[in-house]
Amino acid sequence: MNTQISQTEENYLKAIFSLSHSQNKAVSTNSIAEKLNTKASSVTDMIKKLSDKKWVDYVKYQGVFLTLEGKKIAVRILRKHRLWEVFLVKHLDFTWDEVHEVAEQLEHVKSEKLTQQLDAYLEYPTHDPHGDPIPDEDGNIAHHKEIMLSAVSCNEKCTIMGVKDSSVAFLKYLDSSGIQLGTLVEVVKKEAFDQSMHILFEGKKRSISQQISKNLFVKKHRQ
Amino acid sequence: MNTQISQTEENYLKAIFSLSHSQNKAVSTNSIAEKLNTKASSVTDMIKKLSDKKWVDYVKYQGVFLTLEGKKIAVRILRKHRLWEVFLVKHLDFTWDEVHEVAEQLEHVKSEKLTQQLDAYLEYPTHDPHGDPIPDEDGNIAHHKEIMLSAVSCNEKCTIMGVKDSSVAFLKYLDSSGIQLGTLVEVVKKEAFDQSMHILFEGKKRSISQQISKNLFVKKHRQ
DNA sequence: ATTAATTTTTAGACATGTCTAAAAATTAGT
DNA sequence: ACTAATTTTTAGACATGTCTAAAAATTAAT
Repeated sequence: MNTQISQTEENYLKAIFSLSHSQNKAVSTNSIAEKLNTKASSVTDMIKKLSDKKWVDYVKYQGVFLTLEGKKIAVRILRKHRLWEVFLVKHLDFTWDEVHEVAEQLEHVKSEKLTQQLDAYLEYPTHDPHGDPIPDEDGNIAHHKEIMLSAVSCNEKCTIMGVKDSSVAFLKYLDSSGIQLGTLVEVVKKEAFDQSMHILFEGKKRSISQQISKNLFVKKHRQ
Repeated sequence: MNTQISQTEENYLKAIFSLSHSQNKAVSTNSIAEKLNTKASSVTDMIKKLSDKKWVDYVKYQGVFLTLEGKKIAVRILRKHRLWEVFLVKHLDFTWDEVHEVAEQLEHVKSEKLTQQLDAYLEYPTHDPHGDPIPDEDGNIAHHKEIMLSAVSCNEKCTIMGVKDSSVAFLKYLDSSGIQLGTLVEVVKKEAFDQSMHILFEGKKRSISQQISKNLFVKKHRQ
């Protein structure tokens, strides 16, 4: 058996991690297929390989769980991905909607020293450009303590801490609206009809749909 | 036909480029196989694919030449490789014998913007940590005008400009000897018997074998 | 100019990762 | 509890890149 992990295997572990991270249920074949833009049959094949390598626990028709070792690998990749994103924005003038695609490639570069030195060079950042936490060297992840903007009540103030949806489209929308991480937002009014929200930030007033407010992590200010 | 170039294809083009760059003859199947640590039969197979894609001119039993397009691709990879090497040494504290392996991976990351921004970030370096020239954006390469240390006469002075052999072993030998790029060297004596050389640098005297002197590019000082 | 040695190619196989189509198992609906 | 719908797996195929062993072509040697 080949002892070296392939990029494909890494991508599967990463996908399974991200799908299992939210809930604590077995990850379904179909959901992995959807995430990776592939077919369920391909996923079944790969899952068997990952299971042979002891990176996932697999019961036919029941889906998979990552093993401890599998989780370790996934987190290591996530760490690299997010560190590279920071590098691209901080030093190479990339915008937050451009970094993902390139980081998807850089995350597969194998070198312990590279990751460590990059981390040090960036001065041990804790969050990537989208506000997502960067796992530390031991794989610990600070989990989002933030809530969604949609859950903030009228007249409350909060700070934008991250995005849940980090698609290019959403990020560009935010750019065009002038909303970034760290922006201080006050909720002025909520429409009962469609849950849209009137907010105030940097002196500007704006109405945002629920689709927007449900995808923004915020930290409420104590009153 | 798949339009995207694979890492393997890139490695073949790079190998052919490096083998053809010195002389202007067709590159043999065997030499490519040796360079890439693979078998001649595999090379034949791949050459056919590269030929279909118009990246090499191939005549059975006669070896290959890169086409203009093939050369362009090879030089682009070389450029990325050397830029990453500079980055690793300059910012991530890598030594010149550590960079190659990691750069071999980084060179395959596809992003025009990444390369351009990296180049700018490094302030448009002209040479990598081994003294090899970095192709510019249009693929122009400043070719070595330097000669080998072995060709320097007695009592002449010169400056170390690059290494021909950039194996880890050789680079570590140089480190332990205190020889680096930019080191000023005076040839004190040459042994007719084995072509070994007594040199003087930084006040120290040292004897080096022809295997060493033949692998060091130098620039002679005008007398 | 033949034979011998070397190089290169072909043929057939295999490993990885993917797919489609069909079968099997699970889940949902009444 | 039994269909029906959905999900998952299997079977067989294909593309990429590799290999070994044998055949074909080239080069070297006398």
